[in-house]
Amino acid sequence: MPSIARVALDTPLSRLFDYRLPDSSRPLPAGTLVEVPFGRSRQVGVVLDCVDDSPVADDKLKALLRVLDDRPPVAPDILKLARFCADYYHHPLGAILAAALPPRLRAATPFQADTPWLVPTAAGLHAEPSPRARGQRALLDALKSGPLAREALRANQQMRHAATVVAAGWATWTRAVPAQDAPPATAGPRLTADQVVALDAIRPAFDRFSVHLVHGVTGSGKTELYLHMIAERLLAGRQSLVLIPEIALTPQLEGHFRTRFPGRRIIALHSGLSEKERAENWLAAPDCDVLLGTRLAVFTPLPRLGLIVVDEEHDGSYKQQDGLRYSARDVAIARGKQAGVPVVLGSATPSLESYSQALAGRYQLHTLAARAHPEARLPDIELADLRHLPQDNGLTRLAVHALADTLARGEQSLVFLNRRGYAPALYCPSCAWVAPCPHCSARLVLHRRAHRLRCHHCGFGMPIPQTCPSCGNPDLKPLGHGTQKLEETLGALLPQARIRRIDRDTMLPRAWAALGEAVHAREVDILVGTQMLAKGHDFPDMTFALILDTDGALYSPDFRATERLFAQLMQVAGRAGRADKPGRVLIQTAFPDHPLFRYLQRHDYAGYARELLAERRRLDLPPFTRQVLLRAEATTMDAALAFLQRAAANVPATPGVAVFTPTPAPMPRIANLERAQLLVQSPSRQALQTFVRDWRPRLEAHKPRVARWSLDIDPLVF
DNA sequence: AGCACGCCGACT
DNA sequence: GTCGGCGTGCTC
Repeated sequence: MPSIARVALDTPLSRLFDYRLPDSSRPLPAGTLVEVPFGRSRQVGVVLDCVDDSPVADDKLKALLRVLDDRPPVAPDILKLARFCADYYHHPLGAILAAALPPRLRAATPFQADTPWLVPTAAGLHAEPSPRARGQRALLDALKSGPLAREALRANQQMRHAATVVAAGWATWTRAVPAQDAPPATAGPRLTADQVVALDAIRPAFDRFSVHLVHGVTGSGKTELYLHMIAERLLAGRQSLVLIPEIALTPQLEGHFRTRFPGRRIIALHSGLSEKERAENWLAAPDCDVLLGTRLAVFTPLPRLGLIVVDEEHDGSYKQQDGLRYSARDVAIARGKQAGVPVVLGSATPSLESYSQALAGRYQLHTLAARAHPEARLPDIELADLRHLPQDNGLTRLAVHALADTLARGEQSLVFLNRRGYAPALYCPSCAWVAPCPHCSARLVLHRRAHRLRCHHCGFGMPIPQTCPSCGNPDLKPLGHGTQKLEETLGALLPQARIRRIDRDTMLPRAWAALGEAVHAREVDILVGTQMLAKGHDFPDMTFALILDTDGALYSPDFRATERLFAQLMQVAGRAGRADKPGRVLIQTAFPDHPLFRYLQRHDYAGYARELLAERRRLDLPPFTRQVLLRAEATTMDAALAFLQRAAANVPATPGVAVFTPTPAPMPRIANLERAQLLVQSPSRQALQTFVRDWRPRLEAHKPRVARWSLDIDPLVF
């Protein structure tokens, strides 16, 4: 009889810990949550296995404290997915499970889910309780015609019978009433020809793994296509997992799903929920019909999973940037493979990595070219040549006139400027000093309302200096334009306009809904903002979009910056215009001849994506680069760099893998540590995988004289 | 990652 | 004499 449990714990150590089972205990099924002593504290961990003996010395073994049987074991599909992630991202399994589980379920305190409904189990429908147990019989008969509410049972004094029936396995308490013969999905609009073609192409793949990239221009009805697929999967009794980038988009989409699938169980999961709601929704997920959520929802147990949709697949929010660095889009694909179900990626501006996979034939490409409302024409895109037009505070007269015209017509405008703050720099006209960030190479950004200088790179902040620290000049000037200053300028030029600014400084996560309502209620004339404007919100009366200051990204050495800019411009342009009236887009640029604009004016995202990929091929570069970043922190920069140099020297020569020179890395000055980093790149997933596998144990054996070191594996990598 | 143990500088 | 800085090592 196995007496040892192997437990995954949330530590940075990539190994399991063994604990003695209580003498009376039977082996615990994999996935069971247990509380164990760890060091001098306690932790909740996940049992992966029960074995007869342990390599750990007997006197070091501790006994596990408690089996948390108030919550179900982690489901096999999630354990399997977590194992994949541990391997793929080179991250400890325990840490992944910790990230995957709702925090409330990892707390040792007893968890009581709200389970107001009693429903019969399959066994309960045919159960024959003893004829003398009249109360139980009556209860079971009642259950056969529908679920019963806890409140009603309590009022009828049937709780005792309920407990007996549950103990016998004939009924269970649940959070949501299961749909009993849910009515069919309500009819949506007629599918367009493109949608029918895509649906017919994806349908034959419903019962096996495949990846589909749906490239559909804004308004082409990607959501409608998802809804049809989900409806078909529902008829086959299968669940759908729908991932979206942002919490702000959940409520509106959830409402959409509920009206479309009346009586079906639709569950939302995102970090905006309370801990209790998150835990309850996670526990209820195995019985749901559709799970709708942000990136963390990719780890929800769904035993009847039949379809995965990743909407706006290009969106950066799918990547977790700290701790376990994963891309929910990539994990979703892995999950689809494990479950043997199709994964549908949708976007008006697919990421280059997905697009190149589609061109290579690994993903199936489906294009929705026509808008669902054919009368909704795509907007005209004009360029304002900054080389020949005078400007006032960064605005050409063309731009100001267009804004004024739109305002006079009572329509709304959108102004896109990808720079937060008041001005991107503070400078001294007499000695040319520019406020630098003391901790990294970036410049400090002037935030006038907060009366501070801030580093957008590392988060450093300081009060605005009164005089130039270099020459004492009291007349420091803002340099360039940020969204704050733009808001001020527009306010002065168009005093009657109601202007709202949205960027990371003004938008708390919950403010989105209110803003959407204000825009819909026409309480806003001009919306000024950063790339947040490029995310999937509908602004139905927005007929003019002004785009400022794109030039930094046009010739950026980072080709991904250009790619991102193009996607943002497409997204912004796609939002301009009404069903009855084409929109207008004006872009101010000093480089009107840049090829990006030709493709943009033709609304040809695919053409530009092909062009970028072809350019990479010409330069003998892979379509995208995978990378591993090794970071080391030490009290002196020399120590951190020395560690990385040793690491680089220890690297086994792997063909196709480039190891760069270690460089100092910016970081906020916490705990008096300096950080250095080493970049390792390769186009080949296989090569990097092998490389990290060989490399890691060598680093671990190294006993480095650094405070911390970590491997950051870009989610693109594996 | 936490958290303790342990060894050298400025303090009631 | 000790309080406390962070270097080192450990967690079944």
